[in-house]
Amino acid sequence: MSIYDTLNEQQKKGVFTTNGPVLILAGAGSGKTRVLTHRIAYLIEHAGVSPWNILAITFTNKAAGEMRSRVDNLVGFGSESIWVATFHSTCVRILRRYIDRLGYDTNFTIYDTDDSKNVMKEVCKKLEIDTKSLKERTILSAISSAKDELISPAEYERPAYGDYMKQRIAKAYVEYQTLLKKNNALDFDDIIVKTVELFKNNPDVLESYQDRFKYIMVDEYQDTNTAQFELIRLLAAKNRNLCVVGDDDQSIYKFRGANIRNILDFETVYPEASVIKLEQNYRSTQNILDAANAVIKNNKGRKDKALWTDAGAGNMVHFRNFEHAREEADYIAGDIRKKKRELISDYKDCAVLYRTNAQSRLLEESFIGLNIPYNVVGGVNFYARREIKDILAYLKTIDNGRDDLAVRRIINVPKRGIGAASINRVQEYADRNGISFYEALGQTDSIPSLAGGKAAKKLKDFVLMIRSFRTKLEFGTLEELITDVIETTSYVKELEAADEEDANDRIENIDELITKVVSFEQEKEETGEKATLSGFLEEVALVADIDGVSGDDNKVLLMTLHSAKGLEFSHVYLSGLEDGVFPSYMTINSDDPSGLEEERRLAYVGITRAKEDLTITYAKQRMIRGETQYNPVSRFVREIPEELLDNKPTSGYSMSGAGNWGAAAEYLDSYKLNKNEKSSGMTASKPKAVARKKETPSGNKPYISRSLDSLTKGMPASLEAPEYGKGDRVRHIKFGIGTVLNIEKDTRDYKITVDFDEYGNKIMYAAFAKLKKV
DNA sequence: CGTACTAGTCTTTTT
DNA sequence: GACTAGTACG
Repeated sequence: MSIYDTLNEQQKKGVFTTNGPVLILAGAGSGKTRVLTHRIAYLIEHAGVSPWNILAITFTNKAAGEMRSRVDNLVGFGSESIWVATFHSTCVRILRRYIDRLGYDTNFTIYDTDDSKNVMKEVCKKLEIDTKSLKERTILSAISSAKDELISPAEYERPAYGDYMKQRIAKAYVEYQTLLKKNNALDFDDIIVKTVELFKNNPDVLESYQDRFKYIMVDEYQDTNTAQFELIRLLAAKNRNLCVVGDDDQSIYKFRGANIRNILDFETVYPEASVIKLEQNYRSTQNILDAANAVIKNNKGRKDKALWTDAGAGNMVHFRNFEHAREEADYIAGDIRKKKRELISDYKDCAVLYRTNAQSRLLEESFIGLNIPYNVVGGVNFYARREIKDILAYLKTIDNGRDDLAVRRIINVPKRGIGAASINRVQEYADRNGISFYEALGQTDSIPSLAGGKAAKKLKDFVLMIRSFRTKLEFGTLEELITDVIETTSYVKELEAADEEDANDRIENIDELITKVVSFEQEKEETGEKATLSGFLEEVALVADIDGVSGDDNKVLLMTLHSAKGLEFSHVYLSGLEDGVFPSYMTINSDDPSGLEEERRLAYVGITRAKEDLTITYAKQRMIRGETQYNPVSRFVREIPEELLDNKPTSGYSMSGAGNWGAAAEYLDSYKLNKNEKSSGMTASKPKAVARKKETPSGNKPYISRSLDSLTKGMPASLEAPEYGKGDRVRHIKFGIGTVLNIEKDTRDYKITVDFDEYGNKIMYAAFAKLKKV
């Protein structure tokens, strides 16, 4: 009995068709990862292919990691030489070797969206673009779309002739790229674009990779954009052993440039391609599949597919109506608790999906209320937090002094008395001499307006500090470096002293960052690689929200429908099924029906996540961005045959029950195209909002979209009286021994003033100072 | 130079 | 409702 015996006929065909282009159309839950991993095993063990010659590309690190471990289990020997990676990390690895051919340094930095926005701000200032009428984000997304389509600044400029707006964007595009290059930085899109550029301009480099990657596999092919398509096309051009796996019905990243034509036209580009359809679903019950099929069949221009299953009909799809989104959240939390109590399911078998991240808030409140453990995937990215970005900016500065953005971010963080005036003088000097900001910092003596002054001394100190960090980096570990940065800059100390409400959270985040550095080093040590600073920064830049999720914790998962793609759960809750929320307001009002089709595919993805039990919920009334909206039941629910549902949706658009004019008026308002016309009467006034914020004790504040494991950690600050009193000698983990000068009861905690023997007076909160009486 | 407050914006989805 | 950038002030 071989490992291939458990595959069905179609899956076998996918595994055994090893040569030439192969398109595998894999419906939801049809075992595509199994096919991919078995195919890799087959290539190595039966087709005589060296693991070294295999490339498998995915979209997320999580998917890559899963594929890697599943292949490890199948293949006895040599699986570590298979290149399994995401598009972005693959390209970064190639660029780290060859990007000097494009005039960048190989230790380039990767900019996230935040960084890009800061660059664009500079661009706009320089080009005197009025950011009121043309927003940075608008320009950036235009540039991003251009890059997705491999349109260079020069190419963008040509057809822009005559269109003033486009001309401005074209100018900004040129300037933006110049600035990025000056900073030796790439944005997300550049990572792909520059690799394609590298291959096109350097046939020798391309050929070396073509010879290496004789067999290429691409997962989630329906989500590739034109740049990614081109990258793959180039790599596969010589050997043409390209196997792509995807499902056009699950293409949900058009907004990110995904081109559904890549999968629909595969056979046109590769006429000799074998096409294999996987239609047997191993995940869901028939009722769930029927619901999914009923929804998706309303889309036009899709490849014909008919999913079927051996599993029985199963439960009916549950549908629940609610007056208010709060009731919806309470119901979901309560239902999960009930299932847990009745041993129908455990927490980790349940997932709650929603269209927008903001919807997680109410759900979190309900989960906290019922003491149900949960994780929120996504929301505010861990690496986007201020304190994390600050520390990373130090590391970036140490790694790549040409990254002006990073240097300027931290030059006065924590405060060291370097103000805007000094910074501007340095910048002017740098611009005039065509050098980087950091380089200019080392030449303060040549800057007349600064030389000899107080500021010059501070700037010099900064440069000296960075230099000493660099020495540290040469001789020590990354862990030593990061702790040294935090110590030397007194970053954590300043946070503690700043007496901010969320200082505790921030310090925890920094600790978590240190943990990540440590585990990065351990990981590298295990694989025998060198743990470089660039390597760490790169890994950090390329993580996706979903990457950190593991099924190990027994917690309910809350996430957007987008994040849920590729996952499966026994019990799935699809919340907020309202026209205006899902499908979103934007797509309903658009003339272009393709947006609505994409939303429908998203609904299809959501429904097919469920293995045995699917609950769909609707709330008539919901607060969105501070405004109450009244929405009808989602059209997607109405596309599901009523006999599959255990409750009938309230009929269409009727407003039964909402018998008041204000509500009706607002309902209409929410359908107006121009948001600015909305009545102001219903909107909460600003002062009120501020006042409320102050009343709310921080301890009761729901923990919103925080990094995954910090969610469960001690939320309210302890209000127990400290074990020490005035005059006692105490020990602090960082500041050592000191004398307590004062203890003051604050609204939420005890404020302790300590005179440390070595560090002097510090004011800190008892809850996180963790002082010990000595 | 640093702060405290205000006004405006926002998100639909993310590598 | 939450966040942020910008500004007026000390």
